[in-house]
Amino acid sequence: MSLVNELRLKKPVKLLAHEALLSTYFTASCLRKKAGHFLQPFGLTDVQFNLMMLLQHQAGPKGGLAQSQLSDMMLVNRANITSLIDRMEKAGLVARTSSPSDRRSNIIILTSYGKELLSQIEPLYAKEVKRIMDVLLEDNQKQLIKMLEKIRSNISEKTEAAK
Amino acid sequence: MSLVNELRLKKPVKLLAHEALLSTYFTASCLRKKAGHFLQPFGLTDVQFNLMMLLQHQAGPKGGLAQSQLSDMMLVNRANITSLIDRMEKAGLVARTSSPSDRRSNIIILTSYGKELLSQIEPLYAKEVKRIMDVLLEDNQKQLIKMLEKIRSNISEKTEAAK
DNA sequence: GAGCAATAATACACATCTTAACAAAATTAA
DNA sequence: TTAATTTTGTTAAGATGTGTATTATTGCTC
Repeated sequence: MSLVNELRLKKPVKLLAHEALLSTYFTASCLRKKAGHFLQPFGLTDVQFNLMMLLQHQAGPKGGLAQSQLSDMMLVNRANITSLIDRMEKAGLVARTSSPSDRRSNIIILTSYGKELLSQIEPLYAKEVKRIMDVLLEDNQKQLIKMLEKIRSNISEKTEAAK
Repeated sequence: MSLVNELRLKKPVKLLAHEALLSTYFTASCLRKKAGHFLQPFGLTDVQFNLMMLLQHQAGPKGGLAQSQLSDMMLVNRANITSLIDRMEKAGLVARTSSPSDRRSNIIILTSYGKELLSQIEPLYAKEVKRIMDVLLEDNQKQLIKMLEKIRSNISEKTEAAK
């Protein structure tokens, strides 16, 4: 079903470039909603899950990532990370630890509960991601990634950090 | 620049399907930020602009769309439209009018100020959308649209209305 | 070393989004 | 027609996002 039908539009989108933009936008929206519903039974939001995935897979050998690193990796404002970590700390998923090298910096780590929960969810999540995206052949997935990369390269404000 | 570099990840994403998903997600995020910055000088957010575009191009001959139609077309919850219209009404961009056929329903119309503002912005916006998306050839844009459509078709919770 | 610019986190105000619960009106079913 | 169901919009609570201002610390420059 086409975008126009899915959104119940009465008239087609006039500009092809605009339709491509809207498609990207609404597909991301659908994927986020799907992720949200998938994660709801585990008491997590998609943003919280993504943050935990970063801590699990992107942290250094000593473990943990600074809030500023997390904001870079999630393309969100630093102010946002503060309240996100507040909520996740309250939920016992992560903990703030102090950095030995920089007293301004908080190093965020997964708690043992956070690790345990993530290890339960991750295989199921990976399976579902594969199910959804494997409607495209591997080559098509690579092509999609390349096309989206081209689009991003053509936008000036790519990252929060680029300010 | 690849996603991994843009997000300053230290390690590659393991699963291709996951990278494709993250690419879609973050590209949409970049596009929204770009739209936000583009619209800021006009005092509009991207969501408000999209709503105005719907009123301009999707409304029937008598003009206007019900809040429920707007929520379908924007893939957002109805509760969201209420506060969105509240703010836009306060800003003088749109107005609530009553439906002759259904006393529950509000028909939203653009004010003359809203129309005037939109007519100023729209050509500039279209030009910028074209500039960004035309990094892809027309055929590639069509292909992108098709691939994203396939992905959406593979997700169950596509729309708010599908509940 | 002193002063100044950059960085890390936080606080605040506000826009957007979700779910859930509700009231009013319309529609369907019995 | 009455009763049950659905639809439309609102409200409230909470999560996520933005920009701006502030504080504490760090790093750079003279």
